[in-house]
Amino acid sequence: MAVTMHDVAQRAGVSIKTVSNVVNGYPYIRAETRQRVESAIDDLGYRVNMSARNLRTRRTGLITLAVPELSLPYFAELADAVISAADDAGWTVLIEQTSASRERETEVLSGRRRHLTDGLIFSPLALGPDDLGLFTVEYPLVILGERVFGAPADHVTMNNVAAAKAATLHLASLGRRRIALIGAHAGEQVGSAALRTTGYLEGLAEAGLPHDPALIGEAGLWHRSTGAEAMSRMLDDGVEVDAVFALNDALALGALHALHAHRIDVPREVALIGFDDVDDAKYSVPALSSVDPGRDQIARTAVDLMVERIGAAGDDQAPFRRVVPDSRIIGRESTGDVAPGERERVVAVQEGGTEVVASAWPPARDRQNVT
Amino acid sequence: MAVTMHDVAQRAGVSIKTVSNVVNGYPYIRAETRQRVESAIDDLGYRVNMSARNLRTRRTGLITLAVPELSLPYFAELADAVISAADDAGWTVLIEQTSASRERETEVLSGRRRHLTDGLIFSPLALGPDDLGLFTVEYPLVILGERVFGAPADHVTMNNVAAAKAATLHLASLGRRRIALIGAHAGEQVGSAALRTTGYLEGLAEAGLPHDPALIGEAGLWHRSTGAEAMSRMLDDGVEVDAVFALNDALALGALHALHAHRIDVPREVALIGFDDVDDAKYSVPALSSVDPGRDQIARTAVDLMVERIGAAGDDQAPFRRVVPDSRIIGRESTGDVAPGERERVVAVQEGGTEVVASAWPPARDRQNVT
DNA sequence: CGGATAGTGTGCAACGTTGTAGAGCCCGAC
DNA sequence: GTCGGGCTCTACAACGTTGCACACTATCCG
Repeated sequence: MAVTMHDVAQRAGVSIKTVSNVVNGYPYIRAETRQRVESAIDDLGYRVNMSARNLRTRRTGLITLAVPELSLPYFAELADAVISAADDAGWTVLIEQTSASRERETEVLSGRRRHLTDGLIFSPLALGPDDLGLFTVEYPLVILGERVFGAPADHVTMNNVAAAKAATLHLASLGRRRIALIGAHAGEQVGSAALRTTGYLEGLAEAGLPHDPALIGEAGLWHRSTGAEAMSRMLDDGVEVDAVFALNDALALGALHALHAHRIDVPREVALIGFDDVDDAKYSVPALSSVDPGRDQIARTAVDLMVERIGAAGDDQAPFRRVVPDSRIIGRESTGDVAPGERERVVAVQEGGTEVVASAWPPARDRQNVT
Repeated sequence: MAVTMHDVAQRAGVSIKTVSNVVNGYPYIRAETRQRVESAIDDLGYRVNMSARNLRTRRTGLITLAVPELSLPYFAELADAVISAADDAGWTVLIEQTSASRERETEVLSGRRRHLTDGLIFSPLALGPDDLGLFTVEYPLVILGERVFGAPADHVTMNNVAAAKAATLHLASLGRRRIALIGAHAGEQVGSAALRTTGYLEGLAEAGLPHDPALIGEAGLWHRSTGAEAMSRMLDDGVEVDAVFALNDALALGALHALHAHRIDVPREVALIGFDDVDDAKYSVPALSSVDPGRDQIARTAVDLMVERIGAAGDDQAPFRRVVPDSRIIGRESTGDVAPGERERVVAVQEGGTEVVASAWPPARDRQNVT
């Protein structure tokens, strides 16, 4: 049925192997031969059979990106960025949705589909440090996020504590004294919630503000709805608030909704800042200030690390790296940072960096518990 | 290196083919043999090599979903739904981003990657009816959207005209008389913009309202920014408006932003409705009314059609079908449809259906030009 | 002028799986 | 007792490609 190299070879009057050589850019081929083969390919509409090539080369040219859900804008934008970065490097991305369930996250690491691709870029949301063992795999793995530190794998993460602290200090610098936090996970000692909460507390301390537990709003899932509920709860309880730091933008947009419902003016009465800097942030009413954790850089770095790892398959124990992109506090209307006509303003920058991790260690900083 | 069937066979003391049979659920195997093979598989941690299987069976178990961009929430949610539906049916989805460029859309139809997957679910945004020839392909193809009618392929589309008309009539039923439209594509006779504009005009006509060209706001790309710009332009021009129908939710959210910037109250002064019913709509301020075009049903149907086509490969010319899911007008705060405490209300339903397309025809209705 | 080297092309044997065909065996029916 | 058929398992030959080794020519160097 389909056209194979054999057909092309026949038509061009060369061997199959020569066709293969042409297709793969082998240099030692006479221009005229190459020409003949290429014409034959065009005439016949030949395409290489990827399955056969993959079988022979033990490579698929695919990498898996495992995220909780594409309908969460942060992950949709991350996926977009990863796909584009992979594309530029000549790779194809296969997306796996885990719904943040332990079962599906475990399956991603070792399940049936694992073998379809050459490597895995994984943003876990259910698995945590107790599951470190699961992350010891013998294929190229790049971990995203802040739930798992110290696995024997490359890791791209965020400047969580520093950025959250900067966001909190920024609210304080606006003269706000009652800074609420939305999205806390009580008792959790790991993950974005814990790290950003740490940064929040450090920020309060540095600004000389007291820590009032009434200002901590829980929200298990970081959706708009839960953000709205947490904010409403706090307002209904009569907690006095003049600023809100939401641990991600979805929560922030939900909180904004609740503030509006309570007829509270943002930013005059309450200043609001989110985290992630998703596209939505720019267009909410008012436009949302946020922390840009360096998403594009995260995506590009993850792909680079992955491609490098795949290329070095065999040189077993190249040292693992942890990369943290620069993050920035983006001021918009919801913190009153922008002058009329201005879209946004970079209020602060937290520098990242690359760290070589000799083996499985916790990083100095991000492992701090929330106390 | 990797464990193969051969290793498993050896350990279990059976032939390779028996291992294959066990793995593939062939029924005529003694329980004890099966048991032995399964233990061997577990002991050795064997996984089938997909490349080899794919080569042999001429199937990859993958389908491509080609969309413009994942960072557009509508497509992110569509991708989520398609991936989930495919998952349930045992298939894996590979996402291709076209950036709505002609070049990339053409490449999706016939490019290098084409051969990685068994079929293509394609939502074109750049190619149109003039490119019908490109859509004549000999692999399973399901087309999404409203730019290409009459291609020899299954097609899942929306109730565009009917739904847009219903949305317009709904605004009219609220007593609005100056209903603006945001997102028009001047001169275009095909695609969502044209169809929804047709519905808008039909709605105006049925409500007995005059058609005022000043109320038509152009927006080439349907992003929040362009929606905001189109709305601002109209307001700055002093056009009198008491309702807005935005051709998608991104435009609507942008328009909402502009209305707010002009200190216009929604819905009291201007009622607003969007199209797509993306997740955002529920959480904007005020919550956005929208047209739900039946996204989940679209995704499920697309996957069903695809799987069926792939299964029937060979029976060449099974008739092509066009499927239109039911759509619904969802009333929320931005049209003042919800009572206090109520989240949303289904205001109207437009019934869809399935149509068998014997060959390449235009549908009776959706091909109407915008006049 | 001999031997090394660069350039150009080919044949063979995998890669790991499954489709096809069929070999035994046991059982019940005639 | 033999024949048909269901059950259980196996051998063999692909699927379409690329790695490896090698053959042959032309050129270059000393």
